[in-house]
Amino acid sequence: MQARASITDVARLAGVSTGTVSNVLNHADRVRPATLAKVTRAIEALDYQPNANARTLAAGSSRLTGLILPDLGNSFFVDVARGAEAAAEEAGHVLMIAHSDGRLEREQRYLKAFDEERASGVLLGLNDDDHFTALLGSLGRRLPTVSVNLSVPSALSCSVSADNEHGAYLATCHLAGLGRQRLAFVGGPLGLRPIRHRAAGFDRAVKEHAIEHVRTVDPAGVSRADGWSAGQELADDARAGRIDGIVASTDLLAVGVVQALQMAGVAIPGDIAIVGYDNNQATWNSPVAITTVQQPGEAIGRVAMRLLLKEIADGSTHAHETAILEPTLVVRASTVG
Amino acid sequence: MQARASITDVARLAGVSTGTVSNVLNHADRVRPATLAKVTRAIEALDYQPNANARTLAAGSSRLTGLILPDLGNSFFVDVARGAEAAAEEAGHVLMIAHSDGRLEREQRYLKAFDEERASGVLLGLNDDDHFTALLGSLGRRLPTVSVNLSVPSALSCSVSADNEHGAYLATCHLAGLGRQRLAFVGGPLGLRPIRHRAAGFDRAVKEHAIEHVRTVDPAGVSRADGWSAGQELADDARAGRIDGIVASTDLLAVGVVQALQMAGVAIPGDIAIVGYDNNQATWNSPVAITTVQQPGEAIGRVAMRLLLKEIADGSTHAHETAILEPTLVVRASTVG
DNA sequence: TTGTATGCGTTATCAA
DNA sequence: TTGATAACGCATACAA
Repeated sequence: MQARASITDVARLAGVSTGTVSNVLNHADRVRPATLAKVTRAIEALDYQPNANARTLAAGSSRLTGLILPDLGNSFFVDVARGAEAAAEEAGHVLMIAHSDGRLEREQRYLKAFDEERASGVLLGLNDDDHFTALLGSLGRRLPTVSVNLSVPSALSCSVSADNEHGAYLATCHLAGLGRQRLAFVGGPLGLRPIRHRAAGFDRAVKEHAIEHVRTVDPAGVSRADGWSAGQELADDARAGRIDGIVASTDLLAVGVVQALQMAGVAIPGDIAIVGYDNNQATWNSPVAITTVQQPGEAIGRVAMRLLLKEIADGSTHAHETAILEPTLVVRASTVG
Repeated sequence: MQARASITDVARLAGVSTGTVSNVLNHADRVRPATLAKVTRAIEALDYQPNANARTLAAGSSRLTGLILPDLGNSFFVDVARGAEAAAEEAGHVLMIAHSDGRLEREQRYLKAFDEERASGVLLGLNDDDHFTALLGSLGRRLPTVSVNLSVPSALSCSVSADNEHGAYLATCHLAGLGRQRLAFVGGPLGLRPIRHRAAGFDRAVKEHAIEHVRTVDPAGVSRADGWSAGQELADDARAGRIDGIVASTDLLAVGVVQALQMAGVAIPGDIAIVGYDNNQATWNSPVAITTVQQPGEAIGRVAMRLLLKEIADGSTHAHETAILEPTLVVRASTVG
């Protein structure tokens, strides 16, 4: 806990001015090799660590970048973090993550923290449209921000998200391609926009392939328990052969459905083929491996960080962009035995 | 992207000095209600956000606290983050998380970043003793640090970790209590200290209960695939009744073992009762729910943050502390059918 | 190529 | 209770 050396200490020990030390730190080319060596030696002798606060204050810009995430337990967001971190590192920026737990109050708290630290920008991971609206006011158009996961009007902000409509479309086409003709859709809360988009993709594929949308089950949540009850609702139709395929709007729902149906004597994928959504690690040990839609989490993080860095570089001339990335289908045993 | 208002702007608009504005920000009691109202109004009119960099520079202390984690995909570390965050929030500190991916180079990078930001302290989550040694030099005793997950000599640093020996002891006693007499231990790389401790706890319980330690299987890693091959190795003994219980050093190993044994016609828990370790979410969908040892992740995070804040407050009078928290047993179907 | 001086936005000390 | 002013550590014109 010795006192920290400052740039002045380094300058004194090296026998140069503070300006020169600053130059070896930021513009090594502007300084003669001999003095550079002298200064470098002093820096090491004193174990000097530049003060980022002073630097940010004087330079008016920072290398700190933030990422606010709603759910670290969701491997999708962890992927986003990986991608964002990689892109930040390439650009010489430092990424720090804050965990909001999906609570508006914490999102505000951390947004404010990054703002007060004068971070160069922040990636905002939200699950709920309303939160974006609420935060819009409190970030008052000064801190460059990119919305990840939620697509927002480009008049308001950059955003990067996955094409949920297309993902569900892919999943449904997959079933159609396997000859399934009578499908059910197991939704989640249609209040969540991503879920609505998935339902829309399902509908489009059903129409395009001229197959039958037998019924929709709309559980209260997206957990395995919700899937379990949805599966019980569907058991009769399944046994009677009135449906032969299911698209579930999340993997957890799919797992629950599978368990309920197997309990009811339905063979998977023999009688019923089923597709989930998210490629959630939490389902990797399901008795029947679930075919699913993989969100491009890492790509989302990467692209979002690039957009953010661009916005930072552009300054006031910046025009917001919206990127929507395509998910991919991961085929497993729940559709092809 | 309008220019940000500074404390000077606020002072001018309110018709007071910057010192007074600073007082309403930090010592509201020292200022007359009337002027407080005036200043508050000015702050809101200008949408003023204090500059944390300037504050840290002038005050010589910060409210920023860091947490470096090796694996966001591991629910244990996510729990640690939750606990640390809660304790930080209670103390009015802000927690920012950096993801090192277990790579020393990144651990160094982020440690340096927190140091340069003059964070008040950092929680260092490591998996490998060698990394701690390597980092010890580069953090040079200035930035208050608490090691989470890895217990280190209290001469070097505070640390908070789980009692791995006791956890495995609990697991083994559980089997003994169920009447199991002939146990096998499925280890992992004994190069990792936590694994060695788990093996030691197993041994102690075996001796205490005077039951038999039939054999140890020592796979190369801790993945499910490693468990699978371990299970195959054990299949003959299991079928022949030469063993009736297994303690695995991780849940993933346990899942693999279960799958291999079931494949070989062994009934679980009828023929073999098996306990895992970690309460890993990734195994929640195992065909047989795995009895496991739950690490007190959230408590570790909480305690670690409290120790850190104490160290910060203590200053140079600080003496490092070592906390070792007790895990708990979570009983599931793999031991009690 | 290097040194000097000024300012970045705050806090804290000391007078008033 | 408030105001003036000197740090805090650094970057950056500008001068030499």
